[in-house]
Amino acid sequence: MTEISQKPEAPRTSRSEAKAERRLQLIEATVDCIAKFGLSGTTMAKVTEIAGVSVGLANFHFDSKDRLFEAVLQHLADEQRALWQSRLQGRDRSSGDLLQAIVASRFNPAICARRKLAVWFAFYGDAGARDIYRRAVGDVDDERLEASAALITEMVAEAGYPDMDPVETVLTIEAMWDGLWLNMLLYPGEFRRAACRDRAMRMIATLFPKHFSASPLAG
Amino acid sequence: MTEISQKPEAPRTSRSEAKAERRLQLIEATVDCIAKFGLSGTTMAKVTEIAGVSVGLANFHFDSKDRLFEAVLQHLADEQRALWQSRLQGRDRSSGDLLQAIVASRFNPAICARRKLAVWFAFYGDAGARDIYRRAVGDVDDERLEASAALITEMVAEAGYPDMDPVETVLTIEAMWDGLWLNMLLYPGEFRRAACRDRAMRMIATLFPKHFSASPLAG
DNA sequence: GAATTCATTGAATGAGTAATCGATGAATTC
DNA sequence: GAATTCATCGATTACTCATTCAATGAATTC
Repeated sequence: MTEISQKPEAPRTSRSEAKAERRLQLIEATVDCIAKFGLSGTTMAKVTEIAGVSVGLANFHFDSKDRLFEAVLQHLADEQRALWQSRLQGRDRSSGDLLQAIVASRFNPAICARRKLAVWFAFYGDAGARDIYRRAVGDVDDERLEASAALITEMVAEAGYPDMDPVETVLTIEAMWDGLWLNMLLYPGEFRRAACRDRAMRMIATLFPKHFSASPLAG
Repeated sequence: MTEISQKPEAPRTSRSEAKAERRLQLIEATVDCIAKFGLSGTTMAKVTEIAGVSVGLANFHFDSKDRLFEAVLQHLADEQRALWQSRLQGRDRSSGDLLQAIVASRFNPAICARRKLAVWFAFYGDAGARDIYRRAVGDVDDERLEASAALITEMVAEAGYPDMDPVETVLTIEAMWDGLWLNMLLYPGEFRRAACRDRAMRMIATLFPKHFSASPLAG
């Protein structure tokens, strides 16, 4: 008993684990910094101050500011994908349920926390940073879009909505989601998460009356 | 003939006219700079280089970088308001026509030119610049929102869409418009202006079948 | 337990940055 | 046409930023 797992495993908090933690800590600090000061106001000095470490350490772990930003986006994108993929498990559920699950994960509290919305739109909005965004995230967007499109194609086939183009519909719905996110970022007081989620669902219910019974855009 | 309009009017390009032109020139240069380099990459040096004037001149006309930014937003907001207000003239037209006119002006080529979209989202996305945005634009957004809401209230009264809340509907539609704008900015190749405008109109036609005959979200 | 690798520090470096201001000449006024 | 106001320039100033690097001590290896 005492001999087992002595050498092969490293100590509980091995160097590599500690390293991963530090990276995460710096990533979180960067998220907070961007949310508070904007992309242009985010400096290595401020990020490291928030994280409570020295400036040198950030460069040690990420080589450069750009790479730190890349890691931030990667982290947020991974988190997002992980959530909606986990919520799409359970193949016994109906297509309507699954679409509802996608909406729910898009408006999940962890995903669209204000500080994270701020990061997304910071990168959307900055011409210089847009490249970083596309490089780091790029196809995660497409992935979710395709999943939704497949689902809607299924729904159209099931209930036969006349003349509805699934891809067109997905693009319109996704645009609405983005717009609601922007509202939450700009006017957090007036646009609350749950209300926006419901708004999104009501629109979908209007588009797919045979799958959802909710009244169309009622208050 | 020769004596008229000698003194009372200043020479054709008076100092004040020239001044206004210079200001406009600097504003346009700033728009281009933000579109090309992002807010964080926009420096007074780059702006004035684009405009072809000295650094000192920009500060002479605008006092500071923040005030220059404020003027840029003010300029874009004025332009936007001027357009949709002019398109809402002609009180003989139906409510449906008027709503369509609002959509058309939102997706007017001059209004949602890429370089201008870039500016809007640059300010949306930057926590520091968001204050400048709210101060400069703020109620232009509300104004348009109220106009749309009034229109939709009218349409609901006319045709009696059961359980439709006008304000809810307006918020959802406006969100969709913002989202389509974001798409045009991020993926200009795939999301063209006219296609997004049509997408927006088709969604509206689906919501108001009694006012518009277009088939719901067809391709 | 000595040698080596690794994580961390913070001062130093050098490349920008916004904003200032005295100088210059053109337009305007009287 | 002299005096004055105005628009313009660009060198200068004082500051901020990302990144580097030698030094330090802890963890790991042998």
